[in-house]
Amino acid sequence: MPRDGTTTRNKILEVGKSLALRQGHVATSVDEIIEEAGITKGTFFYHFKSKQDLAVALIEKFAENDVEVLKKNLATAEKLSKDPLQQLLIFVGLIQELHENLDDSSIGCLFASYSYENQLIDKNVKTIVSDTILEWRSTLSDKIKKIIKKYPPRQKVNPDELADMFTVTLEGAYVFTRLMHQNELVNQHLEHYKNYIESLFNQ
Amino acid sequence: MPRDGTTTRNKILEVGKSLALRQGHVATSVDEIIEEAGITKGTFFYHFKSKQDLAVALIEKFAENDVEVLKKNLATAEKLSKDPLQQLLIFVGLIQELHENLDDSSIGCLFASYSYENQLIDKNVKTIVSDTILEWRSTLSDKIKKIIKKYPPRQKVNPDELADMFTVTLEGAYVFTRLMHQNELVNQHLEHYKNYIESLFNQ
DNA sequence: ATATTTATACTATCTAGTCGGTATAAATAT
DNA sequence: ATATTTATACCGACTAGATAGTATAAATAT
Repeated sequence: MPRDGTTTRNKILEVGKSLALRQGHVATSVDEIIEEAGITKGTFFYHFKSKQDLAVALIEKFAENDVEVLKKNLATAEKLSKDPLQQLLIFVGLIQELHENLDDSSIGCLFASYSYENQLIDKNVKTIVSDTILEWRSTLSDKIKKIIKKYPPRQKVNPDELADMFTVTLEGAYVFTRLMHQNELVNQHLEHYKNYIESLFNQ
Repeated sequence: MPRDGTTTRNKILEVGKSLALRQGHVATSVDEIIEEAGITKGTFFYHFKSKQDLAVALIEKFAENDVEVLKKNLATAEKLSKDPLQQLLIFVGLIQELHENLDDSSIGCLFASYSYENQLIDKNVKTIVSDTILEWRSTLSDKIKKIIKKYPPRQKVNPDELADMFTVTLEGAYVFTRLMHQNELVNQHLEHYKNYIESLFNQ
């Protein structure tokens, strides 16, 4: 048996993600990646047959983790309260906690990065991205439908739109943070999201 | 009398912006730009001493136009109503109109693009970007302060945050649209912004 | 007359990707 | 036990093409 290559592969993924978020995947050369990862060119191309191959792997990993975060924190919120409205508010609160101690160099979304630098590479990647976002939409939308049933709002409320609004707020706050380097802003605007939700459903 | 080169210069700026929004500035080669602009290499470097020089010019132009849009539409809104709350709602409505018939290839923010692909190039560009965003913040914040005076809200309202929230919503909706190719989404979420503002100030 | 543009050729550097070869360590044969 | 094979992991020099930018001389429009 040879020695284990997964640590090297993971190191490449880690460095690749970090650099992609900092300066974009296109603007990052393989030479930069291998230098920061402390490996050589041969090793890089042993693990990934092309730079694009790495890009796809990064998106796949990012998407997986993204859905995990959704599921895990929603499950936690559901344990902490039986009320669907409280569950949603707690869920957003948990996401806020995740952003508490991040330095602004690591704040950002790989999806957004790819969308602005390369128009999402290829069809395969497009599908992964939209599937992930639709997962967020449908999961949060289901919760919002339960809230609507329990707390009938005065005005009509579209659960899909309200679910998307969470993602929109996050993406917008990420961009804003990257532009202004004020990372407390993410939680600030998630707070407004919670506030809006509450205002829609309290009678 | 020499002949006028401004039309060529503008053509380069136009093509450069379009390509930067579609695929990012880093991923766009000078050869692509000159081909789409229908000029030669010599002409490009006659007008811009480097590719980065073009990038800075694009940001400058984008920033100028951005502030113009703010000022012009707020002035229009102020003519259409004397009430500060109505003025803000009308203003957002006017911005929505601007997004009515855009195909999603042209939707996006050059600031966001630069921030994700290159960490904002240099200090000069950083200043232009943050000045522009602070201009939006302070302008909208002033309006919101007047609203607060006229319609004292039950809960405390931070005018700067609420002003930023407009930008956050726009940036987030841009990213979402680029990821999902649903450009009606921009106006959808600006609608929720208006809705939130109204809910904060109606008694 | 002169700023602008074309056309073409050229350079230096960067970049993704290749390739021959080495290292490691377990498995297997003797 | 020890030599040999096998599969995986890794190295680093090399290549071919792309890229930003330069050079230059002639053409063109005002």
